[in-house]
Amino acid sequence: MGIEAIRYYEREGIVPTAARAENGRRVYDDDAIARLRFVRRCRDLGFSIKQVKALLSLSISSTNNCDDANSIGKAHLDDVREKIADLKMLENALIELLANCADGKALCPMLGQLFNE
Amino acid sequence: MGIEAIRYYEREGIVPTAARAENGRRVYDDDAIARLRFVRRCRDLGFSIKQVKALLSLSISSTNNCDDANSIGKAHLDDVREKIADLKMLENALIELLANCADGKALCPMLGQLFNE
DNA sequence: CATGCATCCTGTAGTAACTACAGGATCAAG
DNA sequence: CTTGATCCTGTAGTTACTACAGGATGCATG
Repeated sequence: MGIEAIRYYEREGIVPTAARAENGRRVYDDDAIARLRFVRRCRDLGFSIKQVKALLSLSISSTNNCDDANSIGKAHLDDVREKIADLKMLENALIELLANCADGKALCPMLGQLFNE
Repeated sequence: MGIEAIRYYEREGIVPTAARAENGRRVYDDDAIARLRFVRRCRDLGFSIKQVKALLSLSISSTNNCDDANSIGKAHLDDVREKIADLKMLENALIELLANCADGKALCPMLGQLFNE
């Protein structure tokens, strides 16, 4: 994750400001480490910082958080699926565009297609 | 596309600075319009600005550009496919994460999983 | 004990590709 | 002639960090 990312999370209020040792350096207790791990996991799953913030505060409030967490998760899943669909269309468009290109051709049909109507 | 995007392309040297009318406003001849359309198409296909710049200059140099254009296109196609693969893994991870959530549950299994090892 | 290197600190700027203003000028329509 | 739309320039904001600069501290080695 890197200390600079952690400082960023702290600055942005995603995690509370870390405790400090006497020499001024940050010290992380178990809770702090758990929070940071939570953030990293969420980010690895593609949740936005906003969503991570929401999920973190849900996980702190002890009552009835499953509904809300679930809907954030589902929304993200929908996003991911939409992105996959978009990229698949893009993939097909690129395959088509590349289809007529041949090594050594001077006039590139791909560039031609991109230029002309 | 929007005039502000066009001004951005001009600033960044993706397209040459547009000609001006006497009143100071930009005027676009057929070539300029063709270039802008080219840029938009490339961007719609997910090419980066750098790639678009390269493709544009290839399409201007009149000799033997197909090889280079093709390799840019193929590299981008590889990128797209990689992104699709990543997102599919992400999709599966999210499905799994959401599997045990049920409406009305107080302790959310998703949040639990994100928190604990 | 001195030295060197790693790591930490703060604060700022840069990344990609625009978008969104602020503040002012100009144009066409009514 | 007024009104509203569109243009102009220049700057700041967006996302989630990363990469410094410039300085202090800690640890290990000689």
